Amino acid sequence: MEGSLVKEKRSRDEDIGGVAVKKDKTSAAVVVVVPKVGDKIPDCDNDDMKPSSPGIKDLSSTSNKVSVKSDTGRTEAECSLASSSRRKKQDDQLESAKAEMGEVREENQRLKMYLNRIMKDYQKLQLQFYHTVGQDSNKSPVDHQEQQAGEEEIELVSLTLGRFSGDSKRDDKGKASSSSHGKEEEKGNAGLSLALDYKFEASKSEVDDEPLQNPIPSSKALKTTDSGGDDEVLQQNPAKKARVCVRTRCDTPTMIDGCQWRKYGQKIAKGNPCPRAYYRCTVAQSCPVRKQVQRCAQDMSILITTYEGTHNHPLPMSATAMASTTCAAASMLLSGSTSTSSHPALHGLNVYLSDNSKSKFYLPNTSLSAALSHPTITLDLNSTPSPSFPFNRFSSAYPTTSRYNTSTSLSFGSPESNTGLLTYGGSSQQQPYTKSLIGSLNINGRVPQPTIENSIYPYFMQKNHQRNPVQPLPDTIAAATKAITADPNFRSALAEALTSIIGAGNNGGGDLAQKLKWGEQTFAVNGNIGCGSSFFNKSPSSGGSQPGSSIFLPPNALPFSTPKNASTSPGDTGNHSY
DNA sequence: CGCTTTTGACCTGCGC
DNA sequence: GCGCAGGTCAAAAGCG
Repeated sequence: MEGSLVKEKRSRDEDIGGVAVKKDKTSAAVVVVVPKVGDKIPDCDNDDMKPSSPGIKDLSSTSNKVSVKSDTGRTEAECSLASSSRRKKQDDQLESAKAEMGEVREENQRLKMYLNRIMKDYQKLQLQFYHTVGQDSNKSPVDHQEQQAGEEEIELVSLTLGRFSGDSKRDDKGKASSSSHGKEEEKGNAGLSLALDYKFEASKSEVDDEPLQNPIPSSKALKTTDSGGDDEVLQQNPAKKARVCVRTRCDTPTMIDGCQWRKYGQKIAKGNPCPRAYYRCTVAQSCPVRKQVQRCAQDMSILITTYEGTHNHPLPMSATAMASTTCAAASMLLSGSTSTSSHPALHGLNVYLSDNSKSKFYLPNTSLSAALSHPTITLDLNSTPSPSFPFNRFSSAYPTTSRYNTSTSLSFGSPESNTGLLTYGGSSQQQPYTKSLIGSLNINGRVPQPTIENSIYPYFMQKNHQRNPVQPLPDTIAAATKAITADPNFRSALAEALTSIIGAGNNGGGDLAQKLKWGEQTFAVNGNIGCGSSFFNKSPSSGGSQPGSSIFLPPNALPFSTPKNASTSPGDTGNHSY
């Protein structure tokens, strides 16, 4: 969390010296500042009046340009007068730029203070949550153990997405019979989600924890909450209604998002020969998150995954990147914000908003338009948008009509093809994640160009779907080494991963990971709140409580692990999360 | 044996 | 009210 704001700060600092236009996208405050430059220079030429705020370096070039223009066809006296006036203008511009820098610094300070406040509040909430869960879980030794682990987490890392408080091994009968226990669990889950959502939208924490008071949102449950007005329902139940649609080019049956899913239904949707599969998150029994997976009718290589709901349990590290991004996207959608800066997990991503008609146009013949009954935000992870997806233009017109029919698109792909393409062991599965998805340094709001470093992290995140467990290729190793050495963020993630595997239940491993993380201040370059949290979402002692293998980092999430097929079996935790 | 997947049936919302 | 489509349920089958 800290990293995102710090990253924002850094990008703004760099904006001062160069691309000032980007500040308009990242900071509304800067946009307000810009007109002041013009106010201080009322006599300046039109070029000077442009609302862009030139940096100090740019002043010389600007002034030179002005000087050349003004000297043509004038007397020497006029030229001298003009030149003196130009100098004054330069001075004014210099001063205004300095003033602007000062304001940006002030804003950065404000952001820092805000961040600190959020951190304090978050820790306070977390402590309260653990306190509550600690009281509830005294009955269960397992829960008590986990609570202790949670307390250790507080001391060690101070940040977590929450803690899995439920007994995953509890069968349905036990769940049904022990309703009181289930209530307690929900209570804990509410706290969990409150903490998670708080990071994204502090002002909406009260709102976002509301849906988690309820168990799995069956259609009946949804109906009971739909009685109110649209906005009311949205505010009271955003996690249930908001949907995040992820388009990605993927050869596997489902997108790799690091979470556990169980298929509970399949349907042939109208207008699309490809069946739509319905999945439910199985990391926690009470997790309300569901997803729909369907191939695009127009391009079978495009996988359309629609997430709905909010996880009420800690996520595998490999899942938090997608989860935080989609959660932030949903949060942005529900909050009606058009600025990615308000959602650090999306900071630096190109945000494309569309009105309702476009959203319908975007999803023709995919039958996913039914999702329009929910506010839907589309994350386009494809590098090459399909012709039917005309959202690679920025539109500031956030749909202000019925939020239920809103559709927002985030394009994570760069204009170049094969962004994040990952080839490994003869498999050409395209990895849709750009590095920005996991919170890379993304200066000036630009999505970084696809590089080895950009694509190597998803490489570790993805579930291997090769049929044969192959050894890493030499160049792959070299790429991985390069990525490890070049990117402290990834280094931290790797340390975390190794810790989860090797040091399960070993505090020493956690310390190692923590040293790697905190020592390098990886948050400083991490723009993704959720992802940043994911790095700290370790619970070595509680990992064993998760169903399946190593929930916090599945062995097959690493290239040197034994791969499984691409099904959504619980053993491979490499599936969707939200 | 336990878990997941499959698949037909059922429920519900929505448009006409 | 009816039909359609989306979404979910649950029993049966499959798998390790």
